[in-house]
Amino acid sequence: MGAVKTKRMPRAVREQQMLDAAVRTFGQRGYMAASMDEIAELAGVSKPLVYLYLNSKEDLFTACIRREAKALTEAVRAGARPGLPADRQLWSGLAAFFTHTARHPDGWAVLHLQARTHGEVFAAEVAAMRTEIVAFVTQLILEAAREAHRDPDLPEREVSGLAEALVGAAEALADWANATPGVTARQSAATLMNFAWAGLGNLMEGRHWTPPDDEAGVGAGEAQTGRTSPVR
Amino acid sequence: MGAVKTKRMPRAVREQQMLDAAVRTFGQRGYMAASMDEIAELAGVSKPLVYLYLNSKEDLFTACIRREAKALTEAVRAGARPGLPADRQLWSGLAAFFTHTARHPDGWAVLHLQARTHGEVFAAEVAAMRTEIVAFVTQLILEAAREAHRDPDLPEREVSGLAEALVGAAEALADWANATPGVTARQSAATLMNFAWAGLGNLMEGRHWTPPDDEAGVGAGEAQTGRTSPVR
Amino acid sequence: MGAVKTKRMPRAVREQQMLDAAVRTFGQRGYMAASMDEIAELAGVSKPLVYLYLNSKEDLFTACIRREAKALTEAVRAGARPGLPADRQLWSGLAAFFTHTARHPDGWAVLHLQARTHGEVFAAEVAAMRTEIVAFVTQLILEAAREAHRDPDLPEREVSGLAEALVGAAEALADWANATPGVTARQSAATLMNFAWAGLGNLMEGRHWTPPDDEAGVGAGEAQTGRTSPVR
Amino acid sequence: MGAVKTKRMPRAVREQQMLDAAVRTFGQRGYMAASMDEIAELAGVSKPLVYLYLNSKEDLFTACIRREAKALTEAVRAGARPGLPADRQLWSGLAAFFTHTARHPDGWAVLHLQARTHGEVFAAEVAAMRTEIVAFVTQLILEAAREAHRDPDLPEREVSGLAEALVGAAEALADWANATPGVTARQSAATLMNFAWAGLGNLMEGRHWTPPDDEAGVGAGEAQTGRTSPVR
DNA sequence: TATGAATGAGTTTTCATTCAT
DNA sequence: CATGAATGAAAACTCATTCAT
Repeated sequence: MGAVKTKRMPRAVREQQMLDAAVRTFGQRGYMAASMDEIAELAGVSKPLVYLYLNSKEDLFTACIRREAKALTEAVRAGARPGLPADRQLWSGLAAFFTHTARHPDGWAVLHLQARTHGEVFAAEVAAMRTEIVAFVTQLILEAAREAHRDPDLPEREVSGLAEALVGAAEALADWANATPGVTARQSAATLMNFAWAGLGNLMEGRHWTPPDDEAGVGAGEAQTGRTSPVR
Repeated sequence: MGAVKTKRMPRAVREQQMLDAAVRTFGQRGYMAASMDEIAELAGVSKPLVYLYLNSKEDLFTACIRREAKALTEAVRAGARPGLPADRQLWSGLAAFFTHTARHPDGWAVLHLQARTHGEVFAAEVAAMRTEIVAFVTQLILEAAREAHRDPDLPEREVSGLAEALVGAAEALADWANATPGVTARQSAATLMNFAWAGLGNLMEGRHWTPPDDEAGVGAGEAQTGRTSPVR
Repeated sequence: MGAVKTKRMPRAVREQQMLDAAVRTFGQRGYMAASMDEIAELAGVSKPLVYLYLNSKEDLFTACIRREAKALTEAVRAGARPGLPADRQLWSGLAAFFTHTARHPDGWAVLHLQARTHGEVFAAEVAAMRTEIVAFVTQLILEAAREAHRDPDLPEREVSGLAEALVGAAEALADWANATPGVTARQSAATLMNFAWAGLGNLMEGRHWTPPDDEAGVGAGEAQTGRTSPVR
Repeated sequence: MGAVKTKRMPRAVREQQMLDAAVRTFGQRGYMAASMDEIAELAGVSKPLVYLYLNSKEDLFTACIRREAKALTEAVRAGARPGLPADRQLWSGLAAFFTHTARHPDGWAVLHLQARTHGEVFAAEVAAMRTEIVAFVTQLILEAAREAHRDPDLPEREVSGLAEALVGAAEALADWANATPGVTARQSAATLMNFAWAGLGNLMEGRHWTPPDDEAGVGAGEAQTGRTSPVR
């Protein structure tokens, strides 16, 4: 099943077939539940060949993560054409992001769900990609501020937090959209722009939402639902 | 190792110790990589006892999810005291959320990372909790609109999307805060309020961000980074 | 479940309850599949008490075998009243046998199925009972020959073989009757008498069925259905 | 231990070796007491290979039953050449049966002892074989009646009972012969023919052994050896 | 290049059995 | 007399990984 069993293909092609099979299997079954047997069969190859080309399950998974991460970042970068005003860039970058995650659900699952849940090594791999995207978005925010002729006296960390939140919201929306039939990429992008843009605008103009000083007991009072040991 | 090896405790106590050990192990190693052996040892008990009380790895995991989900929702609800204006409720709910996730990183990992990646059954369990929280936030948004004497003609789905995005952003920020030393719960909450509140305000007043009509090629152009099979 | 949970019974009674539960469980589940937990619960006692009274699973099983074997032999002996002519004794002994096995299917299963399949020790225990019954039947055959004023020049071993065959047939019929609704003990007994009596009569009168001398290849030619090693 | 450890054999061969080891182990230890570890070691293979080829303990056991059942039926059918008069057929079939069970004691134990005591599924498997053999014997009985020009007005169920008894006797004799050194297959066969043939002859001629009408108390009087609960 | 044959090491799970009260 | 609490030991099964061809 899967790819038609043709003999003697060039290595590069075979490798892609294996990665296809692996992404699909990892995405659907999860990293640990996916067996090399299943992947090999889906790729239409024998198991030793998989090992010959990809070395080990870990390496195979890493290869999947890298390929999918690259595809996703490239899709986003390709979407957000420089030259446009910052808000337009953000919009089209988001649209490209949602389009891509919708078209490659298994790849998205690998990146967003699997890679982050199975060991530091893999998590670091996606973290790199995420960092890149967050940086990109941060860039856009600052650029937008510049375009609006506002001196961005937003503190460094705050801007990072904002970008982080924006990206996090995008990720959540991507999951939500993938699980909710009938939601288009454009709708998701619009929702997010609506949600975020005005807030950003306000911030750039120095209008912050101010937390009340006195928050007697915020975070205190912990409803102790039976936990025994202190916390960790 | 782990809990001090005290003999002959009443069942209820032992069960909590086991859950503590399990949450910690599942949170750190992941569901599949966590072995019952390790959990038992960390709990200071023999494996058969774990099975006697918690039945199976699946049941144990479910029990963890339930306990942590309950603790988290209760923390949030306890934080967001009704009676306050909606924005204050949102703020304090968020603060409680970030406080809780920071204090219980393993519990948070179980809920946010592990439960969602290891089978529909577990995913459903957290989905329920998430739905509850999203509903709560949706409530708050509508209430805020009412308080602002704005006719909330926001379409149903849009509000859902907003709440979804807000919660998603909160989740991402929680991860980020846990990974970035020195970020306090209040800071995270403030960032998110800043990010979201003005946007929400605009929306409530009917000022939408309008996507450009013509987006020739949005989502097209897929950077083909070597994928072989069509897409799936 | 099972016996009503009454406290503080004399030891003898409790022991019988345990044996009842054990026979039932062993008979239905099989020796190995029966768990001490299940037996204890069915007996309405705690597991340690079972161990206190019966020592171990092996001892418990042995106790079951002994009790059931005793009950069966006594039933048969009680059925075959001495004083009657030999054929009538055989008949009524058989009837008693079929009646008992029909009334105590679990006990019969313990003796005939379980005890013989789970280790030499248990097998020896039933073998003793079986030997006793076979001896009894042998007795009856010889007596019958005497009654018929036939000099029993039947060779020792042949008589043993006959008794063995008769008992074996009875056992098979007991199983068959237990599995076939509507077959009464008297029917089974009659079938067996019909089957055996005339043959015995012939033998006693010296009329043997003579095997053909030349049996070229009897038992040879073994259809070799794939067996690898010689035979054992 | 066991088969010589030769590496890299074709699958079919290894499978037979495994079945050999399994039959031996199951026959001697019993189904439940036999461990896959022991079987694998005896077969000179690692456990995973056993699972790879035979799937599970249940499947392995079923495969054993099937192989041994096939071998036994084929041996019997090959022994009882059609064309001979019915008594000769019966004789040579029996001889073949006793020869086979004597040569393959473990196979016989698997079929006669183990398969019938460890779950309906396995029992059904041998039941099928037994049914086949009983039918074969029934055939022979009717044929014999025809040959003797006797109108076989033997009632259906009675003939079944007879065949059942005959087969049961044969089974018991096989066990007995296996346990008693020095008993040959021909002796067993002769014993059984002597036991049965004249009786069958009588029956076919309508001479039944008639049970006494009045059997006051047959089956009653149950020697109550301590049973507590009613009976079941 | 490609694979059928094979395994070491580990997993979850179960059970007879025993303390301490 | 009776039991809730606890475990050592082993069983079935799986999987990533590697030879030998």
